[in-house]
Amino acid sequence: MPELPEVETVRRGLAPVLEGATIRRLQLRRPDLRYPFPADFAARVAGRRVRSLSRRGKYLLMELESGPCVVMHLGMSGSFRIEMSGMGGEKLGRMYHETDRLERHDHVFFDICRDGSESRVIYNDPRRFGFMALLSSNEPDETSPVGRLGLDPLGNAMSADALAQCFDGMTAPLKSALLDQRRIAGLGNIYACEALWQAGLSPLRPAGTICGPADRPAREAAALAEAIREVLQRAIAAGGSTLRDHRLADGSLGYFQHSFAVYDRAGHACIRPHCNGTIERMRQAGRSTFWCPACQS
DNA sequence: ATCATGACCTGTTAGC
DNA sequence: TGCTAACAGGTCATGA
Repeated sequence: MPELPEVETVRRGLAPVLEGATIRRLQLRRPDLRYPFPADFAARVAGRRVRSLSRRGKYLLMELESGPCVVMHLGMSGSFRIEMSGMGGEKLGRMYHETDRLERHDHVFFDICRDGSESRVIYNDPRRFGFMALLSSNEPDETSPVGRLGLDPLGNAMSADALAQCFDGMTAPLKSALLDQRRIAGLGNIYACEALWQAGLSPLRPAGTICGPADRPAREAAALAEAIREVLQRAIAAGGSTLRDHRLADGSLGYFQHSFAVYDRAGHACIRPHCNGTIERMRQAGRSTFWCPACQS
């Protein structure tokens, strides 16, 4: 599911429920996801209040009052849903059983209480590529992946110069460069393809070639920086892209998939005005790249 | 160091 | 209908 816009959509859905809530109990239904859960995970989280839910790249950070920060990554197939305690079972006029609404691949339950009402935030992840970790608040931790994340593509720091600098000297193709979270934090396969199309740049171009030299100043870096920002903002506004299971907190679907220019559109006509090209699919670093060879160079 | 590849795990879909 | 292969939104360890 989740690249930056989907993770941001998840964050916006969970924040009103989690922020200010107390985590009464944390239940793990298996010992690991992609990695083992942290030692004493449940004990270190239970009883604490959530100060904030923020995002860095594709990571969610749940900061606890006088406690550690819970770092969460959704991998390929992770999702959260919120369930109010009580409802279902009471409606049916019988006792509510915990197992009633258990779904396949539910791995973590956060039982929370906020303003006197109880609810449960459930993490579900069929492929288990997601993970959760704890970050002690005192150490910034340059050794963790979160600490090594690159440019925030929506922040002010994301300028043509910054982009040119972080791609300078790279011989790897632009597409791979955009997927490197240590350079830019948040793009995945879909939005990397979309941003390159929007900027009119070939995914095959060695990344370092958009930075100069003198004859071609940072014009292309500026176009790419703008395209990245623009495509991510439009996707967030649409609630992300729903290919299989991404949902907003209220259960509705993201709809940015209807706005794809290239992703999963191989064989279709390029939609750029005055371009007669056809979208193609190729393999780069083991992943599908969709692009228009006619207008991306 | 930089880059490409395969591995991780489950589910869905296209093709025979 | 059933089987198989290929593919999927991400990241990491490996080896060239």
